[in-house]
Amino acid sequence: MDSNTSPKQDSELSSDLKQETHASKKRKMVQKTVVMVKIGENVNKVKNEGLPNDFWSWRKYGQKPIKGSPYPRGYYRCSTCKGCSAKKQVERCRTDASMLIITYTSSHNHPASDDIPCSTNLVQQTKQLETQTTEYVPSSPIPKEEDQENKQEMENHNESTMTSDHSGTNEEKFHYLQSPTPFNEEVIDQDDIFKLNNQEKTHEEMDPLLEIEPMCYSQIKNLSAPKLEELDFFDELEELPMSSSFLDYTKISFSNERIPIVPS
DNA sequence: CGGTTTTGACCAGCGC
DNA sequence: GCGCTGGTCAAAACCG
Repeated sequence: MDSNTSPKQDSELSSDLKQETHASKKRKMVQKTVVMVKIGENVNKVKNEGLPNDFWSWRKYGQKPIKGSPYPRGYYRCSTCKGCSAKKQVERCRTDASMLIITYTSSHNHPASDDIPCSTNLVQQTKQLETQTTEYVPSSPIPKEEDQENKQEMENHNESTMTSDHSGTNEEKFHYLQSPTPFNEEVIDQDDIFKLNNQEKTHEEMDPLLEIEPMCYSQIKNLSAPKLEELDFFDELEELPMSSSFLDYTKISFSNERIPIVPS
């Protein structure tokens, strides 16, 4: 939105947005991290990760029906820290309603903690990271995406099975979308997530990541007991069950740096 | 009362 | 150049 001309757009968000604006002229230069999340049946039942927010609190600022998809896409902005430009889009996979496609854009300019104030340094670091990782993302709807997703899903299913010692739980399965345009988006491999977790949890046992969550996050989760409404919430589309592994990833990636994907 | 969600409208990029 | 579509805004409603 370089639309500084727009009368409504120079309100509160202007300073924040303007920074991002010239870089993100809508569908242009945006740093995107696409994550596919499988909503398992157990997820709905256990609902262990059902919070709409991960480390950060997200505020929904829009929802749009997406052409070709029966499900709307929700637009969320990080509300943990004022001025944070982190956003995410949540939509259901058009071919598999049990899959959620979360697209993270921009980076948080603050640590993944609510009580840590925003740091200018972090902002700068983040900006640098954005500069490093910002890539051109053609927005053209690529029809093959569905196939790719399905393929990816199946592959990941297999991988999940094969690496079941890591992710054997059916609570949730994470599928990281192989972008149809591989150069333009962060593609996170499921295994990499586990690697990240392993790195993060050096002093933790290699628990089945999805069974035992990092303490900080599990605490957060425990604070909010599972609610049936949230099941409906998922049914309506919106939020996704965040896995600790993914959260670790996001925490790492947003707070420190993007971890390059190392093909295993 | 403050924060979040909902929802219609607006704006700009993109494809034809 | 035009229309379509996606992304964002902002007011009102809702919720804790």
